Amino acid sequence: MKVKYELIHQDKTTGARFGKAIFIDENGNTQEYETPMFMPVGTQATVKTLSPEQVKATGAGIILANTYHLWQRPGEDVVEKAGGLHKFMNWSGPILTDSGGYQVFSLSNPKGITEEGVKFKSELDGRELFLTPEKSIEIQNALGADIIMSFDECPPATADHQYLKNSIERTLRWAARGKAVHKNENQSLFGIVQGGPHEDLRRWSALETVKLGFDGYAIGGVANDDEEKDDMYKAIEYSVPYLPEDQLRYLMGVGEPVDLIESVRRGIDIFDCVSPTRLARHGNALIPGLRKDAAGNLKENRLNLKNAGFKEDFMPISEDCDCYACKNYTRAYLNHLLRAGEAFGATLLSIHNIRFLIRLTEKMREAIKEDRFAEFIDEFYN
RNA sequence: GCUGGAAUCGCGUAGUGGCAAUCGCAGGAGACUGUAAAUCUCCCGGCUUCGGCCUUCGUAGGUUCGAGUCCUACUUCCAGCA
Repeated sequence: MKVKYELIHQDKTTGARFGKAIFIDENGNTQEYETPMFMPVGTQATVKTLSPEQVKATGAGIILANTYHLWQRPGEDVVEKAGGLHKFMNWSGPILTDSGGYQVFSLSNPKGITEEGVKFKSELDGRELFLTPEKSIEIQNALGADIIMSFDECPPATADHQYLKNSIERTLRWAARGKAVHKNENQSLFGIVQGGPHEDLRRWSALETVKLGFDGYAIGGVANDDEEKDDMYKAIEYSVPYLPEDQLRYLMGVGEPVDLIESVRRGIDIFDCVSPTRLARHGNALIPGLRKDAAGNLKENRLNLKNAGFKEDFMPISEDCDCYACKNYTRAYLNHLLRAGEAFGATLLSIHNIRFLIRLTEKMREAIKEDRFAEFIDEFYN
């Protein structure tokens, strides 16, 4: 399916966007999803520990999968023979594949990045792999997701201005090369803006990427390792003004509640993040409220349900949550499952955490529609 | 009863004459933002001013400059034989 964006309403004081992502298949059938929207991540063609029915029940629309991982295993040819990603993983909603750009950051080293492409050392068997922008798009064409991403370099937060400048130039050339080989008419291809926290670089990257012409735009290179929150917000502020109003704006990899709100405030429509599912597997449940981390940053509030204090706590995870886990199970039961290493604990917490973020986007949408997003933000911080 | 073996942190283990406390589990806590992550880090005998100090290898003796380690007796457990 190809995606189109429809801007329905902008919050009067903040400019936050309420809209629709409309997916249209080759027969003209459509699926519509309201934005702002949070997209759960299913790197290996599965949202870890959840069935598609369970993912659907959280209210999720689009989900992610990853080019790099599926290329290595089982191989894009296998997915293609299976009838494409949707059939392979039994997900009828939209799918977005990341290009492998993030793996340039997490799995390669700077020496492995050349004009031609990126050298990886496989995390599975140690063998050397080489991914190019063309190869990434070809793999994504074969996988058959609805939204596919340009192959970009995702530089670390520590990268300096000069490094970023060279990196962006290369990423722009990669974007053009990828676009040139993009064959699948039934997929939307998104470009990715980079530039760290620098105003000049973000503007330039955004303008040049838009000039190339994509079906939607992402802001990348944020929320990496020790990036300051302010730098993330700057990256958004410096990029968004140059992105087309009538196309989706995707902030890559962001999923802390504070960051969702701060980026919607700045004009972002969609997000993805591994955090709800990873936190779940590590025993943490997102709950309303905020806390300060060791560095003094405002972070999501959460319960570590493995902790001894929940052993005989027969309350739901969160009293005002409407998810399956909260409606049917107690903290004590979760504590037991997590201590016993039972997979169902991770499943229940994943359901809860994803639902938590999706409900946050639902509340944001309501607030934007009613022009009270600024008040909503005030309430969120109090 | 006899013969052999064993006894080290809550549990299981390493250590075989030279700074006891290795590793795993259990336990306590923390980290995690386009998933090398159901992973990783820290703590886990007692005190501590965080630099250290003290205790401790079933029990009691012995040999030795020095014993968890060798010897003797005892206790408990395991296996085999009666």
